[in-house]
Amino acid sequence: MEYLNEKEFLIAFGKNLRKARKSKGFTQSQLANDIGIEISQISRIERGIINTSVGNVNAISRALRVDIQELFNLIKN
Amino acid sequence: MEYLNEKEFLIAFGKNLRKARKSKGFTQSQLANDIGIEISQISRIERGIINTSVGNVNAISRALRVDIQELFNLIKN
DNA sequence: TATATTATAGGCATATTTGCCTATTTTTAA
DNA sequence: TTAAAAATAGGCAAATATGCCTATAATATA
Repeated sequence: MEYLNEKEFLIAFGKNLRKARKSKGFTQSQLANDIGIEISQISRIERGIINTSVGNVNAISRALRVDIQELFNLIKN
Repeated sequence: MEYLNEKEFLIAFGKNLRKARKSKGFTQSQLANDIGIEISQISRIERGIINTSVGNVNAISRALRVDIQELFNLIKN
């Protein structure tokens, strides 16, 4: 499998996040509140619109209690 | 162990990156060239000055061939 | 269906990152 | 110890992310 370009990566990352968030029973709003960022940002991250910070990713993985690796897994869905 | 605040996290992340980069025999310049960003940014990331993007982190882990998890490992050194 | 909840869309001002640059300091190797 | 290589420091403009906001669309539930 070819490497993904940055845009493709961000979309894959967003899909992984959405899947993880739902599997943990969080709404975007709950996740945003837990880590202290805007709900609109969660929406944009999940849709691959923005390239968020490593700090936010760390906070997200802690809040959801998912492995970082799971969010970076570049599996085609 | 307590959770790290964002500043502490960025410093730990930077240390992990530096360790990984050196263990793979890369200079900051080589790494920067490989992923297409500025060497000054690598320096700032390693020193915990900036909160770089998830896209850059992905590119770094690919260039160095290290697991994402390794960069996020919050071990005290 | 209709009502509430959840998610998307986008504008705008502010904050932060990034690239480009020069200079200086630190580390490595001869 | 000296020279070369590597890393740090910081200024500045441009690009991008973020917070705050309102409105709309989509989804779930009564």
